[in-house]
Amino acid sequence: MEKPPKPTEAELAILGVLWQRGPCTVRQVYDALNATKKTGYTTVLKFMQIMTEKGLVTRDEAPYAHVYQARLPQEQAQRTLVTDLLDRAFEGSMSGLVLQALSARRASPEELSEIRKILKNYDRGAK
Amino acid sequence: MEKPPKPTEAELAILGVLWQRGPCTVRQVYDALNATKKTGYTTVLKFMQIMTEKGLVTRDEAPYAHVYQARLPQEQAQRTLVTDLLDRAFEGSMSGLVLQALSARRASPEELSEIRKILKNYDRGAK
DNA sequence: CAGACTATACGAAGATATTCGTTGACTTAC
DNA sequence: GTAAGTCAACGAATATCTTCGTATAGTCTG
Repeated sequence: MEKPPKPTEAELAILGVLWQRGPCTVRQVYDALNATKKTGYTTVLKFMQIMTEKGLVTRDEAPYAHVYQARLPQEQAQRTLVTDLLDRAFEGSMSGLVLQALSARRASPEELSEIRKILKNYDRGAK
Repeated sequence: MEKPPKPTEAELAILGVLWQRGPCTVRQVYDALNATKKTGYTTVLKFMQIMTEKGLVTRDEAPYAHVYQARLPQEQAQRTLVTDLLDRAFEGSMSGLVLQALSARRASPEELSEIRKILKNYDRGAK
């Protein structure tokens, strides 16, 4: 059970639907994606087949409509992606990442207090 | 002067060198990259030519060794990349991004206090 | 059961990203 | 000035990502 590769852009969009809605058929994912971006049904199907091969999703081969599920929880995939970006663009600087994120997009007071809470709890359980 | 596109992985590695060291010739970038990852000289050259076309770098066509420079400051490119990830993988949740970044990689006390300082100053000049 | 519908599989085309060999021009050291 | 080295330009091969048409088989409605 090795770690699946970093999802591509299109694959991540599909994973997003699976995380949001739980296990889905191709059609359900197709419908969800088409709410925002027009794509063909077989395009979505093809990706989900590829993602099965790559180990990004698992497939329940239910009769007449396979049901797919993200193999990793969203948080774990997010951690992979964010550390990847951290290394590729921020030379590993966590504060640089936070600074530019907050500079690029205004955070709501709720977000900010959420982040403060994360910081407050950060050392519990560590060390 | 339109905004250059999102750099690819290989392009970002080259930009990293240019941000770190300032204007460079192809050979200087080539040497810097080969410290960590083996690539051919012409591969690097080709990328830098492509990046010139895309507007990611500018080129001073000095005689017998063009000098390249990143067109955008590092911070601006970082902002583009981080908001891109925010939208593609975190549904725009800033706190989610920070949480997973901090969960994935232990931050030093210095980084943490730096982040606290960013938060403290965050609303100055805004509103 | 026949026609309409929905599903998977397959393959291929197009787009983009990555890598590098070769060529010809220029520079420098003898 | 000639040999050895360095450079940019170009084109091509390869890999990866994205998109979709077509074929085929199963399901459902009347």
